[in-house]
Amino acid sequence: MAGIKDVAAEAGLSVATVSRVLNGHPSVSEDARRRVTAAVEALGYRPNAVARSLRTDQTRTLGLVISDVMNPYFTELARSVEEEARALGYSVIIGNADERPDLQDHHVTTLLDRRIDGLLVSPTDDGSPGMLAAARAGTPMVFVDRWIPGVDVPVVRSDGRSAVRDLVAHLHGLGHRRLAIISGPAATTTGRERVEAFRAALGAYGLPLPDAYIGQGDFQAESGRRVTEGFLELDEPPQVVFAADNLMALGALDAIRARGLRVPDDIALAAFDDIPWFVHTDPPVTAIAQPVRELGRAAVRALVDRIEGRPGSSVTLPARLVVRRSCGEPAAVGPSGGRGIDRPPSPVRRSTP
Amino acid sequence: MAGIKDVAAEAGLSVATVSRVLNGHPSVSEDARRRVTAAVEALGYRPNAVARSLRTDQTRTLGLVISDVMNPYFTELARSVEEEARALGYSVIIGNADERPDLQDHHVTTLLDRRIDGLLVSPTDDGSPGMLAAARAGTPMVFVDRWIPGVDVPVVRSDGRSAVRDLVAHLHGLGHRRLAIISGPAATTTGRERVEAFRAALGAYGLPLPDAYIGQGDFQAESGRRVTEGFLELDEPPQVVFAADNLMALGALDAIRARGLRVPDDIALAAFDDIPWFVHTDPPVTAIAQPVRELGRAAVRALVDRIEGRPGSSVTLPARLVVRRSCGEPAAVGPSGGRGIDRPPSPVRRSTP
DNA sequence: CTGAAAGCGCTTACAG
DNA sequence: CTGAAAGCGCTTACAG
Repeated sequence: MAGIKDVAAEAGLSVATVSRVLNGHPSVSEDARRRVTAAVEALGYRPNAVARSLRTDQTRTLGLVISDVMNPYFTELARSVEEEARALGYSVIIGNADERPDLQDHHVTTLLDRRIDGLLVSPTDDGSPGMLAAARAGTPMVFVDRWIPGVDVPVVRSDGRSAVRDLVAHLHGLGHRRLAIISGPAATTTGRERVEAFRAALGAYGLPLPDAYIGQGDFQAESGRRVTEGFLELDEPPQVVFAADNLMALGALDAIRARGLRVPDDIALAAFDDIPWFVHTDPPVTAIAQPVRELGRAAVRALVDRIEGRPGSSVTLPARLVVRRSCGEPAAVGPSGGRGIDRPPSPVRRSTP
Repeated sequence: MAGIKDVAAEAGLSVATVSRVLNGHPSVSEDARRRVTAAVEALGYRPNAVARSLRTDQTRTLGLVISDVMNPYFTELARSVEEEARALGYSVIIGNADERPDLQDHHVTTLLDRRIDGLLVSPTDDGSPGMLAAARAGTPMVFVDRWIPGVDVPVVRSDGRSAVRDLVAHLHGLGHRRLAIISGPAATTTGRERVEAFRAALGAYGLPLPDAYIGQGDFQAESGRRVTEGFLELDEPPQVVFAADNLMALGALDAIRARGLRVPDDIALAAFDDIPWFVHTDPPVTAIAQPVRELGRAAVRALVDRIEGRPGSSVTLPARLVVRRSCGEPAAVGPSGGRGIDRPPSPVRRSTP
């Protein structure tokens, strides 16, 4: 593979001059510029990014460590992050933690070893050793979706509290009184927050959230299945199951189906995080939709701000309820409707004609 | 950040010796090893992978350029690739082409600039300039899922022909005679092959595949919607729509629903590529499942073989039909059943309890 | 077993 | 505007 020396030789100039034209340095003669360009073309030369990074101490690369790529929410987040990063001239390397702190640390370490310019993380828990070390290491960092209390890093996330209130209003209006939640890991901000938002919203209606109705999940399908089975075996099973993410909702559907029960007739189901498939499930699933694209964009901007020496601030965007039929009532037809919810219950994003 | 010199100073040894213990070189005294280890520990030293790569001319990194990350098939492929790569001591950088040749070339170029050790590609088409150049460039390369005819690179993919025959047998047995397909891009091997397999299978039953029943899609949901609308407006609409991937099946469901029609009563639907959600759609969707995990693993192994100087061979794995209810018949209950298909029509993978 | 030195492919003050 | 030279942080023959 041709190197900068070959180009210099071909152009009859020094490597310094070649480097200057390659980097758009102003003080280069028009003639030199032409000869270098021709030589580059002739040799099919491409600068070695590794050498350049070593010299300049920047890789123009962002690391993104997410809890689970297979979760459509994170897939979309990753996509949005890459798009915005590319627009700003950065590449991104994704590390999939699979909800495992050890794997997360593995990726963080690898990324740091590669000297990425900044790190975007949706932490698996409240602070694995590697994560904490990274935060201290001084590499610019931003949390997305989940964050670690006590670590001084900007957070880009969405606030689901008002959407959860809307959901509970919807459920209460349908006559449901025994509501259960499949939570995410307790060591996770989103795991705790969603339970707390749900509890608070229930409280406003004088409804309790007994421990038996809080199932400990881990944001993966299998846990949704397991927890739902537990709920169904209760002497007084809940009338509604609210899954704190879409994968656990998938698991819940599996469990309900395995029992030969029907949604919403036998039990209602709602989920945090909306996905296109929820329009076509049986029945269509009522869900809380986050503004994923915007979150990804905002996270990248905050991170790049930090990298380039600007402040880089936290962002919180609201989530919103999307009413469908899984809680007992056909979605209202027409532009408005729904129960006590001041937004049209129309499906989200590209999921519906 | 501490460098190797700092470690050497701390340990009272030369950087050469430090490097040797870091790389597990045999001829190092036990004493030196201990002192270096202690110094590394004390300083929290981590080798700079950029410098190491420049020197050794290897990055221990694989590039994976896939056509569309948002497609669950590719998401799972990516995950499997990363797992196997990690097991073999490699990292992977994913580039999402979004079915756009220009974006694909952008990623290929970026990856090559970073001097990745090998490239795994599912090409968007039959050869964009960047892709062809990469194949010529000499970087070890392997195609996954899709490939480019005429380019001499190992191919790891799955053969859907027998599964498509099973599908047509199933459809024919249900009395369907007018079968249509939403194809992938014609510039794509999987785009062409699936149509050809379908046509051949229909031929065995004396059924034609008229041009009007071949809709040109691009593997994305929107095209599935558009093509299906076209089918539904035909004077004689098809009785079955076979979507060549899961996203176009999603689009087809959207279009059918928008028309107020029902699956399978008004029109049957089948899809290539199975996903967990197909178990819970209304109705559950009959699909052809590829052994994705195995494909990812095999692709990485073939690539690493090439990188490390071993042959590295092509692999073709069979796909299989998973019968559900979207074509007109309830899935048979019990361990066996189905029509003329010698495999149990049980749902796939982790999607069912 | 250990160290001094060269060199990987670039960029960038420093002179001219 | 241009070039010679130093140096980014490592690894690895080459001597000893």
